[in-house]
Amino acid sequence: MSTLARREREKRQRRNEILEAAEAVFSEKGFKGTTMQEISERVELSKGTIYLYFKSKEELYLSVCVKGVAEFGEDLEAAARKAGSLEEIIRAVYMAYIDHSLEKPAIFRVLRDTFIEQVRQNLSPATIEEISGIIRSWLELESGLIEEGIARGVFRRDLDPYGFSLTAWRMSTALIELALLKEPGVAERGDLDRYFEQSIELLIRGARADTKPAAGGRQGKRSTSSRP
Amino acid sequence: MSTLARREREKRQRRNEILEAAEAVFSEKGFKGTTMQEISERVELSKGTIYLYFKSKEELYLSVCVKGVAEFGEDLEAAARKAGSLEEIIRAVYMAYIDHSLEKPAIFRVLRDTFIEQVRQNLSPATIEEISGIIRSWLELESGLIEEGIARGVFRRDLDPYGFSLTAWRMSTALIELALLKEPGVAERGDLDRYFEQSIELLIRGARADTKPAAGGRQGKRSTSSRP
Amino acid sequence: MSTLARREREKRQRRNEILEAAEAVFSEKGFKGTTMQEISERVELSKGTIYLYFKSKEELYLSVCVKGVAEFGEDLEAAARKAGSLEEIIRAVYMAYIDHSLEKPAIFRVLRDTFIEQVRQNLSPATIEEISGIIRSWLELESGLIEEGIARGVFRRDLDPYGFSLTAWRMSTALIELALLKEPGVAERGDLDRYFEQSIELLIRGARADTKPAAGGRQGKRSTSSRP
Amino acid sequence: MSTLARREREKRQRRNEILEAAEAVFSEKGFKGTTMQEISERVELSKGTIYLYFKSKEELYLSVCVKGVAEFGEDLEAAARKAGSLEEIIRAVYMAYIDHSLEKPAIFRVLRDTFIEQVRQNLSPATIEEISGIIRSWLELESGLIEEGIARGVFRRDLDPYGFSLTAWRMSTALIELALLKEPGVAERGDLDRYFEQSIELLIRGARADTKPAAGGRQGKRSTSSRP
DNA sequence: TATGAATGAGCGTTCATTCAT
DNA sequence: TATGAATGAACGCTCATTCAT
Repeated sequence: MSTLARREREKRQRRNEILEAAEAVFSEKGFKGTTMQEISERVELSKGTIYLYFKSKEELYLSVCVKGVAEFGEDLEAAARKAGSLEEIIRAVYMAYIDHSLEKPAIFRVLRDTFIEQVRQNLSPATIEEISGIIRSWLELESGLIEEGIARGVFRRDLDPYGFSLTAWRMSTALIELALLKEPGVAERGDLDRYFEQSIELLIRGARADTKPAAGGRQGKRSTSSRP
Repeated sequence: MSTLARREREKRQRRNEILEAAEAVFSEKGFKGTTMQEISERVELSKGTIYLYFKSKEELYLSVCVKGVAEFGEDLEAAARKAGSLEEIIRAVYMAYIDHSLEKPAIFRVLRDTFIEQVRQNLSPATIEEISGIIRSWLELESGLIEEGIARGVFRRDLDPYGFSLTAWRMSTALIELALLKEPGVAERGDLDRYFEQSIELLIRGARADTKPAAGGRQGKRSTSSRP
Repeated sequence: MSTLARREREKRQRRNEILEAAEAVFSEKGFKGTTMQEISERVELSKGTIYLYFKSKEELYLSVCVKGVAEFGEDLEAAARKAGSLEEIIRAVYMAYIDHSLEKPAIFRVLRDTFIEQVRQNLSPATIEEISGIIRSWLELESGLIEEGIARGVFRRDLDPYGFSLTAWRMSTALIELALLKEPGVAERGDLDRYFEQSIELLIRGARADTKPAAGGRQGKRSTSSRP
Repeated sequence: MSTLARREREKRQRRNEILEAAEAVFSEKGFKGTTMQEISERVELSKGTIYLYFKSKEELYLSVCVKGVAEFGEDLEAAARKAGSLEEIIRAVYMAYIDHSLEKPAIFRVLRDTFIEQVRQNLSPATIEEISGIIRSWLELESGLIEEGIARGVFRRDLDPYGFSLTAWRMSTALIELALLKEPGVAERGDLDRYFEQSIELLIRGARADTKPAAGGRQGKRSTSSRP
């Protein structure tokens, strides 16, 4: 019995070791650029052994994502449970996303890749849907905060809550991307810290109930579905 | 004489046809995911023929970059020269970026790739610097508009103009990325159109002089330079 | 334990099988003319498998060289240790060279290639020097025999011992080359056997102390260093 | 009419220019290593044009050989017609072969390649037979001199005249090969000059009627036809 | 006659995956 | 369970040859 338990434990541990090695390599080289050989060398296991735990390169990639998303989730939920005003909570969640990403760039990169078409082509729809579902649930979590803000009259009535969350997520993602470059090229490393703060400030201020509409708005002239 | 001229013209045309096919495939599959075979099938030429015009896959990729970036720049500058209020111009530039990207996703992706560490490995430092320089000049162009807005009292005095431009650029980039996915997964295609509009609206409103600071701001606790 | 040993043995064996197949094909077709495909078909392994044992076509070729040269040397030294008169020993070494070459044409060709400018381009200077060194030591070995012959008054005093060895080596090399042609074209196969015997007979007789100088000798009019 | 003549002349000239370029490249790179591209660049004609004059790479190679053989032939025949004793004539022919080879190494190399199995495989039997035929006729020419020597009692009765010529040809070929190396490795450049002289001296002395048989001769134990 | 664009078979090499041990 | 040898399809690229102009 305890033997079985130990076996089980060891098995899970092995699995985890593989996941960590894979995370590192996928993050560095991308999906296509990563070879099972390199992962296997990093965990010091044979290629064949990896296939005992994951039935394909893709499944391994998916598992890395799922693991990463789970780690992220705890941080974000903790931030959302913090005491404070609504705006403080929103900001805290946003900052938690940035902090976690900067601390674990490998996970950030792997998750980000999942939203790049080129990488997606190597993934099955099921994989994509699984990851998308988790991200969606985060966005809905934050969406709920915005809705509460609208209900309390803090935010504009015409604000799209889900759209706000999505925008905040994408904005931070793209800024983090820049911060993770060895040679940002378009911004100083130090400036980026301020930009993180300023960017969420912009969004929150812009969502406030007391702002006036921007001039010269377009009315849906363009459509994303017009793409070939 | 005219024969030579026509030959020259046809040669250039062929080269262009190859570039267009390559642009399409690189955009869909990325550098690693693209095969010379697929490009050749798309132009309906043999693989060998492509090598008459470009001496390697890498050179072909770089040529796609160079061609696209120039086109892009023209669109943005045209938008910046439009008549209208400052806010209208800022919005116009922003929308030009989005429109061009949705129409020429290949070029968009090439530009975006320049800011993804993994993909940089396929690019020469010279190319990276060239593209970074162009992006930087775009950001400075828009920065100038913001500064003018601050001077006129339209925007907050504590707003960082370059940071604003950078944020707007990164935000739109990440949203476009989402819009270019075959299966966005986290948003409906139609909703994204509204999000584009809402996102720039948020930034512009947030930049206004008459907004109050958001509550609970952090003071530089975090630092991007703490990364390994 | 014995499992490991057997594995190791089998691995070495595989490696050897590949080397033998490669030796055969390189010998027949030369470096450029040989394809990994053909080698793989000969060992009845896939192309990929070969790359598990040798990391490139070049490394495979060099491994063939190193293996063969050692075997060759043993034969020659054995011949030099045989009992008999000086002339008999010289003849034995000469014949050992021919016999070994005809039996292992691949190795012969590898050695010969080392002295063909065009083929040298595929070899590293280190490899060339290594093989040259081995040949040189063979020539010095035989040179010693000649010197002894001169000392004993069997051979002419004005004979250059190293030159004699070199001449014998080159002469046999070029005759073997002819014998290895599928279609000699300039000689019958059976005749070549006699020519081998006659050629060494000519050299030995020509070296004897009791011959008179040939008439009409030239005095260094020509110079090999006049080449561009 | 004179127009036709000029055309004919120009055509022949073009053909010759191509042959010269091909000779140079074949000599440097060997048959397989030579590309039609490189030849065409050397003559400053298009690849297509070469195919107007020669219907394949092989035919071009053959033509280079035939041209080379013809050039050689004149020198050799001139040497054979010289006044002097039989031995002097034999030596003169031998030296003419060496001198010509050192002066025109390109031709020497191309001809030599034709007697290397690896190169032969790329040639049709007809090509090989054509070249072999010419070489054979040279050997028969010299053979005649030897027979005359035997008849006059200068050379041994048991000497095989054709074998002697063949041996002399192969011996000189292999020594020239060494002299043409950038880094002979096994002999000093200056020494080779003496070796040329000594080598033919050895053969001629060895052929003399007044020498005694070498001790320890083998009796056809080995056979070149035992090869696979 | 001369061109050079175009071809396509074939090259050396890589790598996700399988399977006997 | 763990291995690592083996596979074979696919990759980027080359080059002798053809053919419309």
